[in-house]
Amino acid sequence: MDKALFENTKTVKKSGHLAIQIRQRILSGEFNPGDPALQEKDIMEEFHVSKGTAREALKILESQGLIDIRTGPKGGVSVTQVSVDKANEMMWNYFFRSDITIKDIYQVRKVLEPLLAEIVTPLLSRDTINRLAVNLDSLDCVGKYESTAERIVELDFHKILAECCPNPILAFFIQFIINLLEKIVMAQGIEFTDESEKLKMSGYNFHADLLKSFLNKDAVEATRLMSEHMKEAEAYMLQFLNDQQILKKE
Amino acid sequence: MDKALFENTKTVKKSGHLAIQIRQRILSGEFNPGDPALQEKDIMEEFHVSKGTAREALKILESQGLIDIRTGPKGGVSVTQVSVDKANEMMWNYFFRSDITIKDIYQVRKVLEPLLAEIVTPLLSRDTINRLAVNLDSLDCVGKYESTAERIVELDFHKILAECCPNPILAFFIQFIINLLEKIVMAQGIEFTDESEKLKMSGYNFHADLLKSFLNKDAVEATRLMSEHMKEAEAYMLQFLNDQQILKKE
DNA sequence: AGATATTTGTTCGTATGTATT
DNA sequence: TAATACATACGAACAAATATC
Repeated sequence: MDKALFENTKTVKKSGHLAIQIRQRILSGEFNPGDPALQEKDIMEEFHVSKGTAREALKILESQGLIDIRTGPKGGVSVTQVSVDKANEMMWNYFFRSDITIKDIYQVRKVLEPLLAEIVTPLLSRDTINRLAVNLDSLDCVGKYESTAERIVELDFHKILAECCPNPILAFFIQFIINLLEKIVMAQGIEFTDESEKLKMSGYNFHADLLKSFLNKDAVEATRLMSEHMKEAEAYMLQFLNDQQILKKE
Repeated sequence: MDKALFENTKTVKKSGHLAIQIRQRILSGEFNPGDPALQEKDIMEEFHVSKGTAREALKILESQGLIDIRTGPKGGVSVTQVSVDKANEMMWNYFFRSDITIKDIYQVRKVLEPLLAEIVTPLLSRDTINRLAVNLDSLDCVGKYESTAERIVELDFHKILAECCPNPILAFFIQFIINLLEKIVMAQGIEFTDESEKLKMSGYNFHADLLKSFLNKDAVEATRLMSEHMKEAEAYMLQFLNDQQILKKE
């Protein structure tokens, strides 16, 4: 018989079971962010478990971003909204062994970013457009030999758009992909070359044109521009990273 | 001053810090699935922490699907690959408070499923095509008054395709969306009506045509069919669920 | 600003449960 | 079956953090 590597009969132990029970109650809407904090003691009494067991369960939920634990008076366990960062962290647990290539990323990004542009164009507030304009300026200002920083600023432009997306799924998917690209850029760095200069100008010009189409509320044009932008971005990234460049480590 | 709701200065406690350290080492590739198991005792000694602290950290990593803990001789801590189910569970922690509508889901699904069809058409093995054919048969056989079961079987067709996708990101995104749809179908149920009969036939016919285009390795046709399929599927789902139908509870 | 009360954080000893040999 | 090796759970004591007065 093989090692039980793929067995599914895992008997959930007490602390794990407790974590599952509490998670269910959180998911069912019984507790909400802002509610008065529960306490370790309450959990121990309600579920008839020892302090250690209760703590293990709570630490599990805390690590998943579902609750917040504070010491001191008025402290205890309070339910929180899971943050995008935490969700991305959990996703990376799943993906970090995968051989993700630039092509994989852009295969998806090329369809999602244009869709995002189309959706948000009529929705962008004056304030958001200002933020995009500020971002465009700082992209221009970043020191010429700071290619990595330039890429991060450029990705921020797309993050701002994602934050305005009323479709939670699309918003998260795009944020996740941007997060991946940030990991790549931070890990590998982008050396300064003639090509990276072209990359910068291409990105800058597209962002400038996108901004105009946002101002004009021209969703069709924004979609088209974003589509072109993604194609060029992929081409430039492939030059630097030789495709087959694979994501490893954090 | 507001409540420190958005503070980021959260001091990570010992057990949490230990979990982060061990996670880093797992992500860096130091440990791999199949390696001999570590033991609680090893962790305690290496990091100079007590049993309780070590256990909290290990329970955290176990709950995230990164490790497996077994009792008994040869037991201990072994590193595992995070499962799709676990990743979906973590995603649901993030999304369960969001107001996700059918339109949100299909806005994304309408661009991703056709892309998937295009990618996998040249890659489908004889074996996979057989599995799809079997699925098509069982869709036909499911009892006429089992509309919910029908939807689950139909979604399985798309799951099989996703499993063949060499792009890990696209594969996961689609599996996640299918998982959401399963939650909806299971939670709300789909009553049997004349409309649900149409839904069934529409789905069946599209799956049958898709199968043909897969056999012919006709990626263009498969893409087109999938695109049409998604439009109809959305329309039918909207009839049942009145749009604005929102996902709540597990 | 400092003392205090409250609540979580960490440790240890012990006993029990469980899987392998 | 018994012995062994490992995790699991409990309880009590003490340490650290923090809100409030």
